[in-house]
Amino acid sequence: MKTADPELMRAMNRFSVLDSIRRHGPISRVEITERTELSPTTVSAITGSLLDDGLILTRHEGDIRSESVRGRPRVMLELNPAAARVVGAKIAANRMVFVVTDFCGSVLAALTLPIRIDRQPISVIADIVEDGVRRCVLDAGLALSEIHSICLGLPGVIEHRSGHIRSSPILRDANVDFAAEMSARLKTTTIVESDATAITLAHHWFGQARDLEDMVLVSLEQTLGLGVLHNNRLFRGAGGLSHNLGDLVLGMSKDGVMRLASQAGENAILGSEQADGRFAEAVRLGRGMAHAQALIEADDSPLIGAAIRAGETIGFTIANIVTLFAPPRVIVVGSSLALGEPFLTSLRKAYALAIPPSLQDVSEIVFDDSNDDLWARGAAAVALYELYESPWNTTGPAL
Amino acid sequence: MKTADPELMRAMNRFSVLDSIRRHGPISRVEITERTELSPTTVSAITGSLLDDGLILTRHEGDIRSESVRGRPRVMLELNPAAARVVGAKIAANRMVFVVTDFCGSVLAALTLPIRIDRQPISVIADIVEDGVRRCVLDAGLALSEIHSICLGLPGVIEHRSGHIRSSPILRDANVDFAAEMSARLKTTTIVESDATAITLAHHWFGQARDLEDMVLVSLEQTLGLGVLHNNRLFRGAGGLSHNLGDLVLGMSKDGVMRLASQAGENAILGSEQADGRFAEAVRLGRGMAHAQALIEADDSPLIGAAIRAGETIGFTIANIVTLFAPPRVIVVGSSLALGEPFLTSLRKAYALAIPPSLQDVSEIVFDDSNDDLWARGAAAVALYELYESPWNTTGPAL
DNA sequence: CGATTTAATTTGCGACGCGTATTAATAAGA
DNA sequence: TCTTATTAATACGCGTCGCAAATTAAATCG
Repeated sequence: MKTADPELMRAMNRFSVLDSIRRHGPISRVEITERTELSPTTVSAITGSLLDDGLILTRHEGDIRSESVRGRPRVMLELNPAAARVVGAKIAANRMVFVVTDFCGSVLAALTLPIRIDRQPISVIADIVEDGVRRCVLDAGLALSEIHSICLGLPGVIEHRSGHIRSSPILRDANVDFAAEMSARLKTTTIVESDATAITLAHHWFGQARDLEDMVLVSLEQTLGLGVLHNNRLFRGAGGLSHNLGDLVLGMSKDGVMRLASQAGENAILGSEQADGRFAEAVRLGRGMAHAQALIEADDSPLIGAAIRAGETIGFTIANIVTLFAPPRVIVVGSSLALGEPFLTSLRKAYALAIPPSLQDVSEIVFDDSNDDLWARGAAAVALYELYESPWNTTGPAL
Repeated sequence: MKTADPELMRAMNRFSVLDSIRRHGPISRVEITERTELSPTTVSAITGSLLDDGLILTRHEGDIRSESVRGRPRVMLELNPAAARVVGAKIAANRMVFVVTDFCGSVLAALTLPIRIDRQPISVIADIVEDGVRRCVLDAGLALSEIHSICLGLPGVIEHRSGHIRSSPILRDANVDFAAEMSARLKTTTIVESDATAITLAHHWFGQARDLEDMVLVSLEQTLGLGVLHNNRLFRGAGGLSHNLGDLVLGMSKDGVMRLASQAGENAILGSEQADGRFAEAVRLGRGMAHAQALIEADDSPLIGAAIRAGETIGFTIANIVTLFAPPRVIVVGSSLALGEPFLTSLRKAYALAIPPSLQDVSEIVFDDSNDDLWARGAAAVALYELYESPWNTTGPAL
C-alpha cells in the first residue's frame, strides 16, 4: 500500500487546489477555501507555490461581484495556459485526429488525417502517427521539445499502465508496446489510452459530465467502448486494463459466440447494406455513417431494421452497465448516433424495458455527438491529468 | 474532495499497519516496516498507540527464525481478539446464518436458522433477524452491549452507504431502510451489505483471495451476485450501490426481456424438474440442490440439460465480467456449484470460448464451495473493516 | 564476560495544516 | 478628504506527522 507521508498529503491538496482552479475558471482563494475545505492558510501557501512554479496566474479584473461589495476585492486565479503543452490524438480505423493543447486543455492546433490505417503493420502506423504529431506541433508554432507529453487514444484493449496495446481492431499485431515505441520515436513521454476512456475524461472536463463525479460513457464507433468515471477518477480494470464493450458476449450457438460488436458495431449495421457497391465504397472510406443517414432519411427499410436491432442491443447492454456501475448519468457518443431516430428510439425503449425496476431512477441517458476534436482533446486531458497529479515541483515549500 | 490533513495521514498509516498485522499473523515490527515501507520510527509509534488502545497484543514466543539467529529477538504483534466483537449474518430465502466473531474475525458462535422467509413482510423478517442476532450473541456468552456492530448480508440491490435495500428477491417490500430499522431494534450500529460483497471480503481475508488486491467473485445461489475487489478495497457502484448479476439482460424478445436470473438462477435450473412432487417440496425447503445433485448422479437427463445450459450462460457472463474488470482471479461460489461436473464443465467451456483472445491469460477461474458460515463471516468482516478504518481513538499521539 | 548482531526506541529535524492575529485593499459614510 | 467598516490574503506560532541518525535493549557467539 502507498505510504502516507507529508509529501503525499501535500500532493493531494495541491492537486485538489489545482483541480478547483481548472474546473471553476478564474476563482479566488476564498472560494477555493470553501470548495476544498482547506484552511485559508493552506490555500494561500499552495497557490503561492503554484504561482512560483508558473502553473497559475493572477487576474485582478474578473471579480464578478465587484459592484457594491465592500471589502478588499478578490484576486482571481486561473491556470497559466503556457505552463505546459501536450498532444492528444484519436486514432481510428479511417482517420487520425491530433490536437495540441495548452495547460488548460484549450486547443492550439488541430490536424485531421483521413487515412485508412486499418490493420496495417505497426511500423506503418507508428510512422503516420509520428508524422501527425510532428506536423500538428509545428502547426501550433511549437517545437516538439516544448511538448510535455503525448497521449494517444485508440480503440481496443489497452493496458494503460504499461503502455501496451493488447489488441486493437485497427492493428494487425497484438500486444505491442506502443507507448515505448512512440516515446522513443518522438523523444517525448507518450502514453496510450483507450479512446473511450479519453472521451470520458473529455466529458468530465469539458462536456456533459462536468458536474458529476460518477459517470459512465458508451462509445459507439467502429469499435464499442466503455469509459467509467468513479469518484472523480477514471476507473480502469485491474492492472489498468481498459474495457472493450465490443467483446461482450450476448449469447452462444453451435457456431460459436455472438459478440456485441457483431450485432451493434458500425460494420455490422452497415454490413447489412453491402450489396450496394457505392455504399460499400463509402463505408471503406469512412463515410459510411453519412451515407447511412441519407439512406435512413429516404426510408431504406433494411437499414432501418438493422438500426433498430442495433439500438435494441445497445439499449439493454447499457442497462447491464448501469446494473453494474449505477452511474447517475450515461453518456452515449460515437458515429452510430448518426443513425438517428429509429436507432435512438429503439435504444431508449430497450433500455427502459431492461433496466431493473429498482434502478429505474438511478441513471439518465444522454446522447452527445461532439466531433472528433473532443476525442483528441480528451486524450490531451489524460496527459494533463497525469501532469496535474504530479506537478513537477511536487516538493516545494515555497522557499 | 477529501482534504488531506495530518489526521488522514495518520489514519492511513494506522490502517496500513493494522492491516499488516491482521493479514500476516503474528508479525514483528521490522517486518511491518518492510511490508508497509514505513520507517521503523513510524511503525514503532503506531504500534505503540495500537497497544495502548488494546487493539493488538505482543507475543514473545513465536519468532520462527529464533534458532541460531544472533541479535535481539523480534517481538511479535498480533490482533487482540478481545478488542471488539461483531455480528455477521447471511440472510437467504430459506435460511439465516449468524456468527459472532472477535476482532480477528474468528467465529465465537454460529447459529443457523433454517427458516423460509421468502417474501415475508419486512416486520416479520426483522423480528426473525433480531431474534437470531440476540440468540447468537447469547450463545457466544456475550451481551448485546458488548457487540460493536452488526453487518447483515442479503441478496439484491443494496445501497450500502445509506443502509437501504432497494430491492431484494427475499423481500416483499422495496426500498426499505433496513439498517435504520435494525439499528433501532438492536440499539447497535447495523449495516447492510450485499451478500456477494460480504463473501468477497471473506475470500479476501480468509479464503482464496488473500494474496490478491484485485479480484471478482460471482455467487450463484437463488440470487446471482457479484462482488468486486479493486485495489484492496471493495468496489461498489456509484453511490455505494451493489451489483446484482441476476438482473443482467441476455436478450430481448417480443414478450419482454430475458434476464440472467431466469436462465441460470437456482430456481430456473431446478424449475425444469418441478413436475416431481417430492422434488418441488425439497426445493421449497431449501434442499433443492442436494436433491438435484443426487438426480444428476443418477443421470437425470432433463436436469443435466438444464445444468449445462445454465453453466454455459454463467460461463460467458463471467467472460463479460472479466472483459469489464480484468481481475486476475474469478472466484465462483454458491449452492449451484453442487450441480457438479456437467455444470462446471459447460461453464468452463463457455468461458474459454467467450473470453476475448487478448484477455485469455488475464484471469483464472476458481470454484469454492465453502459453507454458509463463511458468508456470515464475510459480513462480520465488512463490519470489522469499517472498524479498522477508523479505530476509535483515531486521534492518539501516544500520550 | 565482552564483542557482535539485530530489534526497537529516542532524539532532533523539516514539512505540513490549522487557528489566530495581522496586514492589505477596497467601499461607504461623515 | 478622512475615517470606518468590511472582506481578502498573509504571517506567526502551535501541534502532529514521518523520517534519518543515534541510542538503548536483548539476545548469541567466542
